[in-house]
Amino acid sequence: MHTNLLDMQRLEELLSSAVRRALNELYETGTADLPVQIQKTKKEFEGDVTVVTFPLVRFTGISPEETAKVLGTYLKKNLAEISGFNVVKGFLNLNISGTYWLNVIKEACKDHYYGIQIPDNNSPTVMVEYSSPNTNKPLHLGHVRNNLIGFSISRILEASGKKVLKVNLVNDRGIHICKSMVAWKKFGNGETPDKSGKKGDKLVGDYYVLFDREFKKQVEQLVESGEDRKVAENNAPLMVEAREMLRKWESDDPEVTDLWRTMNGWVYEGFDTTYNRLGVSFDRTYYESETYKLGRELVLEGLKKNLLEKEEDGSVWADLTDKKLDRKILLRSDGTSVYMTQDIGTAQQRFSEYNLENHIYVVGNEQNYHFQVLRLILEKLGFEWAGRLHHLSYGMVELPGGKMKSREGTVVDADDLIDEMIFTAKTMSDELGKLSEYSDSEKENIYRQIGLGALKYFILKVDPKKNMLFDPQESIDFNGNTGPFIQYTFARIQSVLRNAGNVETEIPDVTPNSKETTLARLIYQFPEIVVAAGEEQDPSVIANYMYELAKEFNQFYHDHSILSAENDASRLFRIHLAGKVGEIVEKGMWLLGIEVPERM
RNA sequence: GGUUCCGUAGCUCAGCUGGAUAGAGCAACAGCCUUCUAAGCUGUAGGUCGAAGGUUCGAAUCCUUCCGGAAUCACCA
Repeated sequence: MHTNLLDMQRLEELLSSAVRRALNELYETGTADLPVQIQKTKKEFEGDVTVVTFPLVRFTGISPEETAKVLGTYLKKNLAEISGFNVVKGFLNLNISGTYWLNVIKEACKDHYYGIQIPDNNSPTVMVEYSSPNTNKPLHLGHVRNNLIGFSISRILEASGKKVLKVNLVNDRGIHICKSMVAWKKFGNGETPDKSGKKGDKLVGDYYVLFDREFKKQVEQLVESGEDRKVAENNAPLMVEAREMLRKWESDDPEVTDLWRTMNGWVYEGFDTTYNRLGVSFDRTYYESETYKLGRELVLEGLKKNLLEKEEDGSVWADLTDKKLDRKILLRSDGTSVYMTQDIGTAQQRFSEYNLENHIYVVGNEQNYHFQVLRLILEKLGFEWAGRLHHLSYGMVELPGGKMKSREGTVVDADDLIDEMIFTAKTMSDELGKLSEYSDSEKENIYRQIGLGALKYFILKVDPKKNMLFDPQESIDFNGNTGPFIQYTFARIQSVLRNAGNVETEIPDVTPNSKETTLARLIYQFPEIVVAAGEEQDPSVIANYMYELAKEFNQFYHDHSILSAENDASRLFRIHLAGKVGEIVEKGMWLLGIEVPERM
């Protein structure tokens, strides 16, 4: 059986209802609207849980300190779980009995799925769209953040008891793809990934860059010969060719479609490699070439119902001025769709195909406006599920010099980044020399786990909605609040467990000491942390918790010997406690998409 | 200019649904390995929480204004 949430919230609820009862008994306050505030006791004070009495004084009519004392006395007398209390100003700090914490550990140890709710057939379904690359460039650091957040939040939602569909919407069509195609045709001499040994996405990306360079040359030439810059950019021969290519693609020209398919194929192979290395995956991949016509019909229907407006030139608009926003075009004057139109269509397609409780788009914050408008238009069109769309907006990854700029060559390539992280892990591991008895392939695997652990944790520990800074020079730490630190904690625990061998499964009755109690408190919190991370759609909640847990464990490990504990009962208890912490570390890291090594 | 988001230690970040003396890590300095993995542990130093008002018994947290930064406001995606 899974430990259910009602059990886990028992402590808070138990206390708050006891406080209500106490006040009602002593001061006849009634129990309905009492503002009972219960929180974790701050580290620097003694106690486990704190009742804040300031809001209660208007019911008791006595000072906060007196109120705290009265309540403390009552609670200690009437609740077995309370073993003592102290009062600082208006704060009533309660000590929870050792028995209670012992039971928390016992219960947690019994439950293999502790903190994790397994979805079943009746669980609601959530769709998470993430990654969503263009096929004209390789993945870079920005995509890495997107992929890690998308993948992690999917796992967190699964652990919150949702069925999760991870989907990718690949932008495989449009003028940018045609640019790569034009450049390859003109300058490529039939280069392929096989012939040049280049990764497919890199190869195509290089031609995209080449297009841009040659295009600029042409523009400069035209400007020098007296052409207006705007006109030159429009009329440069390469641009004309790219547009022509797009026209041909849209009319299913066989030669163009063929080249398009080939080059996209190269890119997908490259993407798959990167996705595999990052450890992310999808349940379903959508392609814009197959969805870009969706939405048009819905817009026309909306027009028929007078929900949308048609201009004299034939373009169709949604008027959102009543929502304090602008008007948004949905069909161009030539009748073709824009990006928004397609998103209307794909959303409708998905909601008609699946019964979705929620649809999460993991997309950068530069598209905040787009998703705000998307939802409003869907509401306007009368789709009852419009409110179930959610934009998980994340901030930019900036470099010390500001934004990544391809023109200045400051784009941090995803593959290079992964390579560097693994290399650093290898250098560090070899220096420490703890893996000498391992085979080369085992070592490689551990370097990979650590390097990726460092990268993923570094990115996921930051609140998604905030912009973050990545300094390639200073690279990423392996000490302190880092992925390897947490992985190391796990490896240490596994080492202890190996040395312990087989032990009795029954946990003996001991009174936890202060460090053990702190760990019990953290273990107690884990299930609510998972739920909170899911509700807030924020993996950093998990990351911060993991760090706290690992840090606490390391202190415990430093202060107390597990295998040479004072007596057999304590030894056995600590082995189980350490084992459970290890399991939670493993599970928490799994939620972040980070592997944990047995040794490091 | 409109809208949205962000300003916390030298640097990177927590804390933000109001509560105690604002916390970590890195960098600096000083300690701890004959003992379960020192990728660890302990200590020192470092702050007008961008500024000013307001609400409150209580504000880094909520409201207003201002300053500074970012994103966005295409018949692009």
